[in-house]
Amino acid sequence: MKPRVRFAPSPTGYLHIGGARTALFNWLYARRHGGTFILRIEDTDQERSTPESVQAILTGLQWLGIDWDEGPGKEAPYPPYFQMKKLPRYAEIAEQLISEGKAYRDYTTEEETAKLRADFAASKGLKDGDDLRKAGFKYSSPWRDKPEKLDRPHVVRFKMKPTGARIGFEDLVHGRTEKPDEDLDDFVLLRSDGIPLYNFSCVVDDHDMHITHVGRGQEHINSTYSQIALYQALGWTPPVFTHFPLIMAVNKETGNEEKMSKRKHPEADVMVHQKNGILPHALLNFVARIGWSHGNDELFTREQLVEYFDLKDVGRTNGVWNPEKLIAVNQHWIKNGKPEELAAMTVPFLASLGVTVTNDARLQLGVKAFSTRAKTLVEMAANLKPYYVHGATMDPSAVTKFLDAAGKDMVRRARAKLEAIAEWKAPALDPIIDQIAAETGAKKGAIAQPIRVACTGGAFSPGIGDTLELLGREETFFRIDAALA
RNA sequence: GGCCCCAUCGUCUAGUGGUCAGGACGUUGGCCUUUCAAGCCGAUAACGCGGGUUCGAAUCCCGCUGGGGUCACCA
Repeated sequence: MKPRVRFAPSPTGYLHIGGARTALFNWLYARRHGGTFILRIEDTDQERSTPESVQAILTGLQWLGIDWDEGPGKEAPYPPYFQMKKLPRYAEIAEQLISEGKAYRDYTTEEETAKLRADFAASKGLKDGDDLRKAGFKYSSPWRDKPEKLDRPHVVRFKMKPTGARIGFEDLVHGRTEKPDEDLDDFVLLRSDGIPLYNFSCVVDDHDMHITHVGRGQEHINSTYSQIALYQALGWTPPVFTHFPLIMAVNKETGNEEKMSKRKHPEADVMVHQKNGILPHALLNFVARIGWSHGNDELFTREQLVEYFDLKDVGRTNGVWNPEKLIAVNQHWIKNGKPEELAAMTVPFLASLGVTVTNDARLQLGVKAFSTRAKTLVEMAANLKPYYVHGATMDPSAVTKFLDAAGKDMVRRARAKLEAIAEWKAPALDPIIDQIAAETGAKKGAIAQPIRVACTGGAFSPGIGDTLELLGREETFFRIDAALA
């Protein structure tokens, strides 16, 4: 049977790095096995869900190249893919559970619940900031065994019936995972406004959508037990679960490692990496390696990722976000990328620097020349900009060091030779250094550096041939003459 | 605090009873060189602790310690 997997984000903000990796692992698994990747929007949190967030998530996935077979824009064959659009379905299942005595209506108001907590706190002599959970507070509804149907607001709770046995599941990476079913409580299925809660809608949807494998972060292990209880009550076969290790980040305030969060870690936002000039594939490659491995391999093309990925190779230990390594991976893919693709991605970065360019041969020469000199597209654009403006900005210390009398003499010699160059291409331009070296006996550095400074204003640039070709004949002479003047 | 998950270099990881414990990032020494990069060669650094099982444990079991997660009318 072909696997059917899903990514089910809640649209309460931008696409998170952890979410992106969850999506990636599921997507890879589907692609690897010829299965189906489903995108489902869990928008039942009315407080925090926004249409903008839905769009942000779609945009993020698209930027990463993670496409879905079913979901927003492709609402078949098990619609809808937005949970708020299938409220009647959840109500139907809830009703069924109530009629079977597996769930009950709880008319306790939020005020009453608050009072219960307050009374408990008082009886334990707790202070204001104390955590009731640590003191052992456990909610027990007075309505659990009262089947009356009142015309009053109520939540629907699942009726846990502990047997003293252990409840659990076979996790693909953790193996048998279980706990005593007495530890489970009567969790809420439907809020008083009829909107379902995660543990409920998730189970209903995974069942309705024929999901075969659920892969999600380890923070969901504890909710999985409750979901298993639901599957049992409903008589449904649960999917195969896989819980991925978490992506951690260092909390700069405390110095501790903790689950990467939107609030404390700006890099948790997938799109800030786009802004920072990270290639989408580099981010994918890097993120895939947190919690997953394929022997000693580090660098993967998209095709290799699909070819090699398997859930059984997912690890168990949490991984810490390592920005230096992301940069290294990014640098690798810039270095090994196709010039036309890199150029296309660089255009907007140049635009934001006020440089309007098209993806032409010249730009491609430029990104190629700087591909070993830029770690990000931001650096790439910054490196390229000076070649697209008229005249060079001179670095005083470089001028002092290389454009002295001897240096200028070298530049004059170069200028003379340049005059004779018919085809303004790097292979034709580069040899002038050797020629001048042969004529003067000077070291190449003493020749190339003055030329470099005259043409770029600074002491760093690609090889002289590439540099001059990039500049163009006219601009080269303009800058040389300006430097010699 | 209850429960759950986890434990190899600073970080990401390979390892599945017998390896000099390997790779990558980082740091670092050198080579190359037309600057800066890149590239190449080398160095650096780990099996948390204590018990078992075994001829033999990073690998299996138990305990401890440590880290993380989770305990909502959030997901």
